[in-house]
Amino acid sequence: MKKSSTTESLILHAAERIFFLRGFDGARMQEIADEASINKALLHYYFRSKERLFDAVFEAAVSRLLPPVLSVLHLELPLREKITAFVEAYFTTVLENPFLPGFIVHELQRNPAHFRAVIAARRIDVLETLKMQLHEGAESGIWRRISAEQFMLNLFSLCAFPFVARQGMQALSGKNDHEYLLLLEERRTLISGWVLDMLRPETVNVK
Amino acid sequence: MKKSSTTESLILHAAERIFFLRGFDGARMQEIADEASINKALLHYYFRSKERLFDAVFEAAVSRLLPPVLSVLHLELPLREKITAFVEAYFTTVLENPFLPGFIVHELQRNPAHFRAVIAARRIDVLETLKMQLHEGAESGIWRRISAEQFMLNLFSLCAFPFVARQGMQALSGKNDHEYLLLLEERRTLISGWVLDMLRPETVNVK
DNA sequence: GTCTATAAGCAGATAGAC
DNA sequence: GTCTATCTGCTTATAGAC
Repeated sequence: MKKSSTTESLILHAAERIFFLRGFDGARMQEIADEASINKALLHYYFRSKERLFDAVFEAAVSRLLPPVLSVLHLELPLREKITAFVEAYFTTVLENPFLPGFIVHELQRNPAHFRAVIAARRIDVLETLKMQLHEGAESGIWRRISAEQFMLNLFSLCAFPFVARQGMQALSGKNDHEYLLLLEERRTLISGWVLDMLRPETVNVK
Repeated sequence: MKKSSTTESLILHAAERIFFLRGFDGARMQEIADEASINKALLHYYFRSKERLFDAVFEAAVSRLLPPVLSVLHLELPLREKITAFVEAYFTTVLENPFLPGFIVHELQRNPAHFRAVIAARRIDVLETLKMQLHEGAESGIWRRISAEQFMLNLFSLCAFPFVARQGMQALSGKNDHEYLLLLEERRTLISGWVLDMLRPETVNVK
């Protein structure tokens, strides 16, 4: 019992590292077994098939990212603080699992239905609260009018893309791993300001 | 001669569709052959191996995206127009090849050296010109001080992420393909404004 | 150049001993 | 529960006819 539970999570963690790195198609059961220091047969004993093992990893991955990050969007918070909270939650989670965004993004492409199913099962509705809040802010003239969808895209893009396309951005900027991490830490403190800049009314337009 | 050239490009286009959709590991030579309405043997006759065929596709993909998009960053243009030109170039190119960004991003992860090699071969330096321009703008007080790296990340993120994570964003927003395309067209007109907002000096801070 | 047929190797999955 | 050994099918790649 105890033994089985630890082996199961041992496998899960090994599978996670491999799947995160290589995706479903690129991963080999043998490599996962090696990573867990066991043999292939045990993988099948615990998870029956590669697909089921992957599903378990994907489910765990989504569970690790979405709840902490999306839940803040529903909090009773002024927009300004909500944005900061979101960015903080995102960077905290993702800096601990740098391959998570790329992994999810790739699976999004490989099997769109998979993610949809997970979202549907969790009854996630990110936009509902945001829509109201943005609408109110626009009515009272505090914030510029913007659709919740575009706002969400902006927020997600600024946070996620630097992780998703990390290798490309490092290649273009010539930064090594350490320097790029510093860049990311800097972003963490800057993004919420930028997002608010985009929301500022255009009244005092330059020129 | 003529025959071989058309077959070669027939294969290349078929391979592109399949590789774009499934990535290197997920693609099957058989499926590419079917897509081109030929047989597997011909693929090897023309490209010798799956890997070489993929390289050809990747090279072509990078060639289609980077030059038109990055070249505008070197033009002798005021920052304001440069940003608009970049966004226009990006959306024009990518709306014609919607899977291009996801394909490149995935390959970035699968084989980082591959992209580095392509960049190095082309002697691409995006930041050089930008650095100067941003520095000047900051000195003269027109624009806020920001590193060229963060600026590039912002611009790229806002443009690329909506394509890269399209399936996820559609799932979260509940938009269908058509509605999402409209959203993208709207972004095309909005992004440069947002990027400029992020550059506005903070002097007239709200509250 | 293009095809059919086949080789060679590998990956996922199972059988069965311990 | 964990292992070794093995099966089965698929995938890339080649041989060779036309």
